[in-house]
Amino acid sequence: MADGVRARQREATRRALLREGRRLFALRGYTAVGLAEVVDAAGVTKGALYHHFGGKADLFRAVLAEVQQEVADRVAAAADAHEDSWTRLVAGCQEFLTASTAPQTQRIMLVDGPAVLGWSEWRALDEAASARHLAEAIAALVEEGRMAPQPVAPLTRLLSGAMNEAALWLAASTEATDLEHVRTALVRMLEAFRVG
Amino acid sequence: MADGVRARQREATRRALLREGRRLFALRGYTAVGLAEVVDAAGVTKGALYHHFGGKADLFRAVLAEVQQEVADRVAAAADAHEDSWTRLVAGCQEFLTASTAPQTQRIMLVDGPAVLGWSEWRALDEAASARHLAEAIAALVEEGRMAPQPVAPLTRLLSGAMNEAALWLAASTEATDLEHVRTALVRMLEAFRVG
DNA sequence: TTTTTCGCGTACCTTCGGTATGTGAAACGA
DNA sequence: TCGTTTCACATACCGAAGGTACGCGAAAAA
Repeated sequence: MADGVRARQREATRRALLREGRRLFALRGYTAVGLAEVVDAAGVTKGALYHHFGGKADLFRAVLAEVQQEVADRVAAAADAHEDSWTRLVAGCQEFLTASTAPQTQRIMLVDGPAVLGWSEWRALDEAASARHLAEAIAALVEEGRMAPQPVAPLTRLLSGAMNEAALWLAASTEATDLEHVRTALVRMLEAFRVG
Repeated sequence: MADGVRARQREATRRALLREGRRLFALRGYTAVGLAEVVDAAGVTKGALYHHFGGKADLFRAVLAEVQQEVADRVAAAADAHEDSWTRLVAGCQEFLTASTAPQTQRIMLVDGPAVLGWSEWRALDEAASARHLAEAIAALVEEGRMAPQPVAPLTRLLSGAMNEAALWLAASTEATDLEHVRTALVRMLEAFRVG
């Protein structure tokens, strides 16, 4: 998929920018990181960056999409390890919790994402990546009659927000037991909507 | 509390900066608003701004504190209208939901806040203002034996995050029934922790 | 009335995102 | 093989925005 010296070099540059951008954005936040830093770390110049991306915000958008995809993949994998719809939901939620607690993904996904791109665009990306899985899992349970019939969107948002904030809190927490407490409370929340 | 021409003028300037800063930050977001705009709207110059505040971020901090205080006051008032601890919790949550759905407060409190000040400082301010009420309400219920004994902090974070995200979603939503659906789902979540 | 304080305006500096343009090597056609 | 075109990227430059140093004039203090 990368034949020719040119195409290969192009991809290498693009990936270097994405990698260093991601590393720096995660480490120090979007506004604190200058483009000069990113291109230096990637071993190129601003010309290369603007050749590959529309600007600083666009580079961030690409980084965010990458991070969200990784989290979504982990969540999907965790859910797919189970057959039962309810177990899939719980497993997916717990995996999301741990995946988005990692400091390399957290600031990009949960803090800078909405501020840089605006909440609505952030939400669209979030929906396309991980929140969609959550909505599908809930819809499946409602379909099966194992969850009370109700609009899926409001519940999805409540749970998504709860997990996002909990992940932020867990990352800043020092108590090792906090994760277990959050998991317990989260499962109890989910149980509230279980029927049958 | 403002005797002397000087002290009165000082307060007037400070309030003008806060007012215009808040208006513009809420309208177009922190990064999109320049200091020149704020000081022009307030009828002063940058010299005045830097005399009263440490910089752009510090002005934002003051604005955020003001917004959070207003929301906290509304929540506290809604809760205090009731005697029963459980009703107080539910009323406070619902008031928080509507108060933080208002576009004038939302972007500052929920989107730019964490990004500009960093999540931990944002969380400290949030805790001092409204999340504290939530934690106290939950603690009271646990004390009374009407809620399952459990660590208060994890549950507080889950609920706080759920409401924040729901408020963001509601503000962008067009369906009038969405608010009712969120309220229903939220109450059901709360009920999950009720005992007795 | 003299002196001091201080709230704030003015001018300037630096940094940073963004753009316009140049360049050299790879791809391509004859 | 050789001229031509393409294109990935570098260089140089620009405007705007946050921040700072300094001065002024009126109110407060002595």
